[in-house]
Formats: sequence, C-alpha cells, structure tokens
Amino acid sequence: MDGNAAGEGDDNVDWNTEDELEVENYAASSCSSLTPPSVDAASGSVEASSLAGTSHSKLFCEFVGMGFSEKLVTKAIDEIGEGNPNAILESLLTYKVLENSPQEQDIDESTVVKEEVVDSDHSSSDYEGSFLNDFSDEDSYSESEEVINPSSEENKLSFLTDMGYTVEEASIAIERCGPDASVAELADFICAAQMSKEADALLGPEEKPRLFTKHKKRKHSDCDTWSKKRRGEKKLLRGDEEPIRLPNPMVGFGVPTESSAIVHRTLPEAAIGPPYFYYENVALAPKGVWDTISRFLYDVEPEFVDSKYFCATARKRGYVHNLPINNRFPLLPLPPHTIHEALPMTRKWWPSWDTRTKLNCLQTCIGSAKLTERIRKALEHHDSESEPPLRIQKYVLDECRKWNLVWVGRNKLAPLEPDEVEMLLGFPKNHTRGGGISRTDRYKSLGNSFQVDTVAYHLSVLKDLFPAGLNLLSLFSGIGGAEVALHRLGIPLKNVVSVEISEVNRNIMRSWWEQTNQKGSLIHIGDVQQLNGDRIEQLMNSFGGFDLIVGGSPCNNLAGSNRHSRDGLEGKESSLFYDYFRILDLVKCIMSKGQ
DNA sequence: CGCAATATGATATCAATC
DNA sequence: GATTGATATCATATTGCG
Repeated sequence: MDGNAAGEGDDNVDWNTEDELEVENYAASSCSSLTPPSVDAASGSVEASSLAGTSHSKLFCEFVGMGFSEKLVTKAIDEIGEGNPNAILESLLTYKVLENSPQEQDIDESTVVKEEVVDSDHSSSDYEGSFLNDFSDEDSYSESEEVINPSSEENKLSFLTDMGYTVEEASIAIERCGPDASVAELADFICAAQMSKEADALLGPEEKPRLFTKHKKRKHSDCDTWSKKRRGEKKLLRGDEEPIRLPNPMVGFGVPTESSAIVHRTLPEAAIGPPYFYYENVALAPKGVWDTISRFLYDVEPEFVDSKYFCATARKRGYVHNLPINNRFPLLPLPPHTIHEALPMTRKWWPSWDTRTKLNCLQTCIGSAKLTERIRKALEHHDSESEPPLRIQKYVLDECRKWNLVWVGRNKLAPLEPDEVEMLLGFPKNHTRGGGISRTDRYKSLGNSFQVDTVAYHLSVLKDLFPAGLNLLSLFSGIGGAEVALHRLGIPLKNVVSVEISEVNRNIMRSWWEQTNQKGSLIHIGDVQQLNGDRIEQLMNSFGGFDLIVGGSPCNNLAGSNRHSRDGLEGKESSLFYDYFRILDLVKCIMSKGQ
C-alpha cells in the first residue's frame, strides 16, 4: 500500500514494518474526497490523544478504502492515534484475534500487541490465497501452530471455531468478507447468516443483509421496495438507512403508569435463551447505532423507555433483551414521580413560572457555582415582588433544564447533591458514599448508571422463573444497578460474575454486596477484554451456566453531551459493545451445546 | 498528584413554518 | 417537502488549588 495515496505527501512515514503486512488491491472507493493522510512528521512521538479526536480523517478514509470496516478503523485510530499508521494497520489486522490470550501483563511498546506476534515471513498476500484454496480439506488445518499470527486465516478460523462456529461457517465468512476482514466482522457475518436463515424463505440469498461497509455499490430503490414488500415495516438492507425510530411517547413495551402496553412479541429464533440477556445504552445515539446494535443482538427490536415514567427524572434509554414482557410489575414502594415529591424542600422556593415537574437526564457532571451565581444576579436585577421578564425566565429555565438545577432559596438555584441523585436513580442512600470515593467520582459513577426502578420493571418477570435465584453475568457493572434491581425485586443472587474496569465502582459494589448480606459469591473481573472463552467456560462449569447476562456498554462516544469524541459505536469506549456481543454469543454457544 | 471547578458544541428529534 | 427553531443529552480537556 505504500505508494498510492501516501505518495502525495507523507513519504516521511515508514509504512513498511518488519511485519510486512501488505494489503493489496487498495481501492479508495468509499472515500469521496481522497487526500493524503495528514500524518505528523514526528510520527511516533505524537501523543495519541491529541489527534484521536478528529472523527473522519483522511487516514480513516484510507483504511476504509482498503476494505477495513469503519468501526474497526475508528477503533484502531482512537487507540493508537494518527501518528503511527503502521501500528494502526497492525492493530486492524490483529484486533480481536489476540483476545484469545488470557493475560495481558506486559504491554510493550507496540501498543496493540499483547501477545507474542511472530509472523512475518508469510506476508499475507500470497499466503492467504493459497490457504483459502486449499482449505476444502479440513484436515489440513493443524493445531500445532502455537504461534499466534493474527493476520493469518488460521487464527481467525480457530478463533471463530472457539467461539462455537463451525469450520464451514468460518471459512465461508472468510471467503465472503475477504482476507482482511477482522474477526469481529467475520463473527458478525456468521451471526447475520444464522439470523437470516428464517428470512431465506422470504428473501433470496443475494438479498441478505449486508452488514459490512464494504458494499461496493448501493442497491437502491429496486431492492428497497422489493424488500419492503416482503418484509413490510422492516427493511434489512444497510446503506440506505432506515433507522430505528424512537417511539413517542417513549414507553417501550409498556410502563406501569400507562395503559397501552404490548403484552406479546415474537422474538427471532436466534435470540431465544438461555441465557436471558439485557443490554442497555443511550436512546439518542448517532444515526445507525441502534440498527447495528440490534443486528448484532440477534435482530431483537430495542425497547426504548424514558425513566420519567418510573421516577422523577428522565432517562431515555434503549434496552435490547429477550425477556418475557407480560406480567411485569414495578418495584415497591413506588418512587416519587415529581420533583416536588422527590425534593420537598425545593417546593418553597419554586417559582410558578418554572413549570418543570420532572428532572432531565442525570449526567456525570454538575452545574458550576459560577453559573448559579450568574443566574442569581440575573434574577436579582428586577423587582423582587414581580415575576422576572420573560427573557430572564427563558434564560434561567434553559440553564435549569441543561444542568438540572433545583430551587434551594430565593433566586437561588443549585445542582443536585450526590445522595439526591442516588435516591432519584433508585439506589440506597449512601450507596456511593465513603470508602475513599470523591464527590466527583460519585457524580460520575451515578451518571453512568441504570435507573433501578426502570430496569427492575423489566427484570421483574424473572422472579417467577428463578424462585431459587439466578446466576448473573454482569458486564460493565458500574455501581451494580442490575444487582440492586434484582435484589430489590427479591430475586436471590447465587453467583455473580461482575466485570467492571473502575476500581472505585468495584469497591462500591463489593461494599453493597457485603452490607446486604448476600449469600452468593461475587467474582470481580477488571477488563472485559480479558474475559475469553476459556475463562467463561471455566466459570460456567463451576456453577452451571449463566441465567442472565446484563450489560450497559460505555455510552461516552454516543452521548450527545460529549463534545470531544462522539465517534459513535466505533469510539474507543463505546466499541466495547462488541465485547458484550462476543461474550454473550460465547455463553449462548456454550449453553446451547448442552453442557 | 488528586480533586474540584470551569468552559467547551455537536447531533438528533420534533414541531412549527415556509 | 425543505427550512428553521426549540429542546435534550450515562462527557472531556484544561486549569487552578491544596
């Protein structure tokens, strides 16, 4: 790939590594404006974070043009920074494969490579061609290769078979997706193929959903109308986005206070458990994100719910799950449903022109003292007996809505206290307090958490199904919203495997676990990427599988309040969604094998 | 160094309007 | 149907302080 676009301006970048990972047939078709990548001259020394923020750089386009998926390219660039294209390429080729490795103690200078990567003699181009051709003979695949060569098909293949796919499926996927497809893409492909088996009866094989970004051309109206005729409301094709629409009102399949509840739905065959799964993220994600999430999670339609139907604060979230939806019941006692009920002290100072009855979404940051001072001064500028001018009212209300301010005195507004946030989200008082946790961390942990009443309503159907308790795999546990919800529902927790990167959050959760005298055992794991098939299988063998897998993967690259790196599902943290899918699919496969 | 305070838009949807 | 305005949003980078 050295030579083409790179020749225009960045010859200073050494694209040839020792690894000699050549990518041929570079075609920058998907890039409208192809310009040379703007690589800093001091390539290696550039701090990753300084450049990683730019969303769709030229470098990005270049890699996409090579045939890598957008999500992987973004992830790689985010992890490495644009200053080191070699490392990005390496990362693209190694991504996901290396997760086979259970340990990651020494992270050496080549950021991506956690495991010894010896490869290199066979540059991929010659090798893969022959490999694919020879592949019809299964026996030719030898397990003797101990050295992981992430760019080789063998490892992709073995990784996929480790995930539980058949050799046939894996090899077809490699063939269809191309030699440079990552394991994530391959798994995606196989998954989609499995999911669309039923659809085959209706759709011709050539009209299956094309999940990757390598679409050569867009099949436009013909396909569109064709599949619409067949499928009615839902279109499978990507490219001409038919985004999932958010419901209005955002009540999902039903909430306790509204009568219009859907009590029946038909899950896709591939989605049916065991185990039950429950995935959560922000509803207002960038376009296409929920389509992707839904596609990965076995085509289950997301349930979008605003927590304002459960408590005094809004929280618009999407939930993808395969739980039953009839006979749900809410947590008791019902939490306060209005600001006045939740925060009675504010009523005394609440002006009549502030018509809010619900708070907006509780976030990870709070309004500053400077802001509330500015507002106070603005309000004091007029006659105190009368209402402020409409212009002032609007300014104040805008800021109140933006920062969730409440009235605590005459002309005096304030952000919520941490314990008020705890209460509003359904956590026990002081859940996040003490033990060396700073105030800032409390806001952050709480802002990233579930609204317990909302989640508990969805999980309540499990109470009858698991009267003796359940085994829970909790990914991205945070401060344990799912655990608290199940506990408050009276569903015993037998074994809980909790994966949470933040030590602060792990401490909060362990503290809660001890204070609530849990009978089961709590196993903490730090990093989802460490949770590989072997570890999962070992855990499952020790107590016989998981009944429920809960996870809300990071939203920070999806959330609107992120000014810096709203990169979508391919962002550095939010792409961990794919680990949720990976682990869920692993568990599914292990459990479907029937012990 | 940890912590707190502060400033910093962009994206998406919906409703009204042209 | 296109445009415009209103509204909402599980955040990050930087700076200053103790």
